[in-house]
Amino acid sequence: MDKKKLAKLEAAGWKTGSAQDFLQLSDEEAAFVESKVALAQALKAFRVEQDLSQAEAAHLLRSSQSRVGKMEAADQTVTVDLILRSLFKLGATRKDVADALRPRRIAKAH
Amino acid sequence: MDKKKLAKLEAAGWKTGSAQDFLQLSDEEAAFVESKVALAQALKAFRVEQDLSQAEAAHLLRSSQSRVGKMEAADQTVTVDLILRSLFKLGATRKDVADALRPRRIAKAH
DNA sequence: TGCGCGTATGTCAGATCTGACATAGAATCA
DNA sequence: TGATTCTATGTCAGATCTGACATACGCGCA
Repeated sequence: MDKKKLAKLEAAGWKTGSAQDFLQLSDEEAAFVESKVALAQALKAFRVEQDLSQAEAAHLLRSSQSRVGKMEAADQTVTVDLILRSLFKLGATRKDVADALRPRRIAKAH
Repeated sequence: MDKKKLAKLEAAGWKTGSAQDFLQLSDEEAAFVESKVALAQALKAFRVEQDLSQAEAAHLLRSSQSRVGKMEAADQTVTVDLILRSLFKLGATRKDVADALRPRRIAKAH
């Protein structure tokens, strides 16, 4: 499995635990990727909340549909800077961002 | 005044309100810069807490003293990605990062 | 004063990211 | 089925960032 696919898997709903379970990822890299994915998901949530397509959001962000898609997928070729700026442009507040980053409790195994 | 100096001013203790008071900065740019400055300050706090010089921290981060200095100054040539990764490498958790980002209440004018 | 230590800042070659484009996949509708 | 809409993904030229280096600044100490 390719390390580069991690973000995609995570975003696709592979929330069974954390990134490290699949790959040998250092603690700090895992924390970074998880943070990025959390922000990417928040971005998608903000966009969907406002009933925008990726193309429409791209117009607002002065970017392109493909880049918005990559942001939401937490693609390797996208920086946290871009995701953060986009969140704020879509109306997110610092509190929203902080909340998105705060680690969520994992559901206890039954 | 140069827009590029903003982060530096902020980091240097110009906390009298927000960035927008000085410059015409869009809401979203202001939020972004303030977030970056907050992370930069957190990074410095983590380093100082561990009694490290910028050069020592740079060694741990596999970077250079000058870049660490720029990170802490929230310099324009430094990305949030780099600051975030550095925070995690110095032992910060996602919660630490979320807390650093959460906007602090401004002290009420007497 | 000069020395040592830590920090700040300008510069640059090589690395990485960005918007844009092209194209493919998936879902809905008639 | 084809048409439409939305999303996913590969590529690339130009823009931006990175580590490293050089150098300057500030401060305490002998």
